[in-house]
Amino acid sequence: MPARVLHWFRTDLRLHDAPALLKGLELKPEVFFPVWTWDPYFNFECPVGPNRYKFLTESMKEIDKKLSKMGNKLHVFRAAPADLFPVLFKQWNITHLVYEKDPAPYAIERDESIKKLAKDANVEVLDITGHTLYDIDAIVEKQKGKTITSATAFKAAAKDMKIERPLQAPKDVPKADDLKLDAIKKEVKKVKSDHDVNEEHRKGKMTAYDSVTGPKDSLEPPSLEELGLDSEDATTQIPGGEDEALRRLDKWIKDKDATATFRKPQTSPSEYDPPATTQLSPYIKFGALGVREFYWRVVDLMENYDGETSSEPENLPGQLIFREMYFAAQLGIGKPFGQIRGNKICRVIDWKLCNAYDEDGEKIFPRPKGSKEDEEALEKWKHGNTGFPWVDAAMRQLKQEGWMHHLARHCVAGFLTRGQLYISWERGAEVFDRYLVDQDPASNAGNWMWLSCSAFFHQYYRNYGMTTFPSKYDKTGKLVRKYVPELKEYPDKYIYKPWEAPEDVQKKAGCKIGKDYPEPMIDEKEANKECMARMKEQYAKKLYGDSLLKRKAK
DNA sequence: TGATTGTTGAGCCA
DNA sequence: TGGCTCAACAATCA
Repeated sequence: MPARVLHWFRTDLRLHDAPALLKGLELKPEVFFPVWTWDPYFNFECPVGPNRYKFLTESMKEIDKKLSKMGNKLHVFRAAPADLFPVLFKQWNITHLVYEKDPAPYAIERDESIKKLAKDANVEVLDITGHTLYDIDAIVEKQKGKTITSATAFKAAAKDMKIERPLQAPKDVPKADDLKLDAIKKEVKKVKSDHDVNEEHRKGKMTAYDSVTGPKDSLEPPSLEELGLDSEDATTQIPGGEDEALRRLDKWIKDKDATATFRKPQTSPSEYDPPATTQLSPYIKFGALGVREFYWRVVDLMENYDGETSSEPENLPGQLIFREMYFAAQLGIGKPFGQIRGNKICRVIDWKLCNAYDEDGEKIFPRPKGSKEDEEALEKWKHGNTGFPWVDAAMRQLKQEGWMHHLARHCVAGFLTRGQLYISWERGAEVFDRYLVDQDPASNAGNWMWLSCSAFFHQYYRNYGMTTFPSKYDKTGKLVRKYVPELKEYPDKYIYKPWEAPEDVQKKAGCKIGKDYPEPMIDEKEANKECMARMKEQYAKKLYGDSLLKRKAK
């Protein structure tokens, strides 16, 4: 029987280096259906703001355009995968479902349920590695229950595995068949949700789920307005799409010295136009850039480089290894990786504003409020009104651009958690989830555990200074002048500590501290001293997230 | 058991 | 700019 293939696009919005896509085409299908489904889980249960929606829909539209040129299209439905696929299998007489493996806990659970539904419908499933350099399943399998928590351990586990070369983009894809939309509309359950964690972004009515096929059966990606968002709020300057991803990679690779001698800790978090790092993370996250394409372009260049190259983990390939390491850790821990409760590698620390759970271990919605003081502190941090210009610049950059340099992420995460405010990393990770265009559950939660000394990293006595650290890279306060324009006219001497500027300097700069820009919300040094003492106490208890489950079972 | 290592601290000194 | 010390964690290895 000739194959009738359904290709499920998820985090693989590209045609180059697309092993799953090519696997489907290898079956020489008589019909080929590229499908995306707009999963309510990501819309109502995951924090996500307008910038990431913009980036995602731009990337989707580009794939649609490319498929259209080949006489096909990206068929965008608006339904939960488990509701949609059985109907598509039946209506389209599908023989094979093909997709790229996604190593996130939700994705694994979702894909397992789809595999069962496919089996019932006599559909063969092909899930192919392509989002990661290594097959993370195989790495974790090898560990026999021991969770990977360092790059060294990851490298050791991956020692005998090889990283495949990227594949060429297909020149052609077969056509789809009659879509039978009327039957599909009749049979697929309409999306309903009783809660929405993204209410704060919605300015209008969400109409995206009014029909499973989109307005006028168009099967187009939803506009921001259909999601109830205001496109004016999507202020990121990072455009989505595979072409842009490859253009940016080309441009970066052209600078052989920068590529071959890249050392992450030495790149300045103050640079923004262009940034000191590649800023390819959003493209890798949505698969607009194939991670193996990136890896091999860099490694080939480094191997032919005339001069001394930088080494792992600081160099570019090393950065990708950290991403893989977090995927492996996440896969080892499963669902609790994004939280403290039940997370056996994560320290229990008496943070303020920790997640709250009900008797069944489900997150309580709406979230119970903490003390007024703590809630206000979190809000100040979230919106860049802490009174520390470096923190505020970075947080405002995050909100505006959906991106922040890795070392700035270190500073603001340290400030929120073990450094100054002593607020749970879970809350910080949630804000990053909301605003980052490159948000990934493994890297984000992993890095927050790292920075808060909850896992991966433990030297809690090493702290970032909100004045000292940025000065090391840039004494002129470039990033502050860009994102905290109130302080634009301040002399370099006071740019990271404007509260120390004498009154006449403040007046001349046109910004009075306490009136036009906030006073620092805490005494940095004093708060840090208290935090360190508390960390020491908490560390001595040697409690991890799984202990919270045991205690409850008693 | 003790030494070494761990991508990315600050403060001080020369 | 480079090296030492501050106070001192966890994992690994000999």
